[in-house]
Amino acid sequence: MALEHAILVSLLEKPGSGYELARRFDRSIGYFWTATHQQIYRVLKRMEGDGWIDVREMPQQTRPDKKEYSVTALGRAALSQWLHEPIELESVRHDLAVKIRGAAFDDPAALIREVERHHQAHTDRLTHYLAGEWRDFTGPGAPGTPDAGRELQHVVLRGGIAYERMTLAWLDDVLVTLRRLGPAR
Amino acid sequence: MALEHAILVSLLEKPGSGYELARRFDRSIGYFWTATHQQIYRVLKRMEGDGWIDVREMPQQTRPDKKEYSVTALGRAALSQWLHEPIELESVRHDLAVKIRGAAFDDPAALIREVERHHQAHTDRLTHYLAGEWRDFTGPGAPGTPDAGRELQHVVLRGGIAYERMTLAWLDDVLVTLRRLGPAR
DNA sequence: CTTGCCTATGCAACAAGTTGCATAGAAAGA
DNA sequence: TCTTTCTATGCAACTTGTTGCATAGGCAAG
Repeated sequence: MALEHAILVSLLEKPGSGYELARRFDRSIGYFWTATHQQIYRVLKRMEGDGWIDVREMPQQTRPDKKEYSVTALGRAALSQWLHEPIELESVRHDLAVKIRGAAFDDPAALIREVERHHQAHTDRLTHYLAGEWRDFTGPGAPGTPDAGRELQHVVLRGGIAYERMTLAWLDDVLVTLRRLGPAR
Repeated sequence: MALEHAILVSLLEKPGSGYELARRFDRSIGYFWTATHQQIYRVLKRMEGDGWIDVREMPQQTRPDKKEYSVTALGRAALSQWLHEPIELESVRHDLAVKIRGAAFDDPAALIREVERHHQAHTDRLTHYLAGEWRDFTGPGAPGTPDAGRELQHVVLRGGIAYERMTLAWLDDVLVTLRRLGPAR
């Protein structure tokens, strides 16, 4: 439903190829929207067919040629329309929470390692977000002129940072709980 | 992938029909996993075929008959196996964040109402979670014997509460940012 | 007394997302 | 030199998830 719109936003921020989009979906956009390169290539085809984006073939010497996409006026209008429609609350799919409740029917202590693994991964993400914030927003090399786009990117990043911090605190709570329950069953 | 496992956990906590499961996915389980009744009925069929669950036809007088499902030893083993496998970090799909970044290419101020609407919805959810916590865990009518299942349900609920509080604080941040940017473009 | 809601299950068609594979040249490391 | 990694695009098959509809009796409100 909204992958198209995430791609429109990303291409408006900076035109690029499907491959480049896929990498952005592993980084900045990927903080709040995931997509594989397969999805992206397929959706780009459809968007091109709908006239939302234009392609330019970019021959490259040392690398395979790429197709650079940019948003058309029609695509911009489609994004604008979507922005004015109300959307559903984000829906969650939190495997770890299912596992935690499921641990009551198995060995709670066996989950400790898994939770620690997630804790580490979220710590890494937080570090990565904070480094990006310093580099792009709060550090000495970054600021200059404050424009709306930058401000909005920053507030979204602050959301990611808040999410990671909240998650880490919760995982600590989970670990304390699992350890208190012990290896019993 | 994990809908089966969420259903196993829910049926282990309490056997029930597809319809009842669908309602639980609007409440307790639904805090961290969403599913429609269509998905649930389809998956229940498959799980029954795989021998993970048993059915009992329950004739009812004033209501349509229902099928009550309960987990078999095989289903329990399948859950146990899944619990011991590592899982991916949860992936996010946060439409609102896409919209916020997209607002840079439209009118940021036009998003204020939408964000306020989400703020209200998350406030309602938080209130609902807190009421459930009081009723089932922290209030005077609840405690009695502390068992592992209850403890684990509680720590998951605390996660939901922390998530809602973090989200509300972030949405406040978003609103301040949008108002500062004003109706400009 | 009729309209709409609640319980209860389900099919069919469609849209979205995942997984595995394929191609292909350049660069970098073992 | 051989293997791996990176850039770059894509098909085909499969699994999930969504939407619309259908049935059907009981109950409550207007």
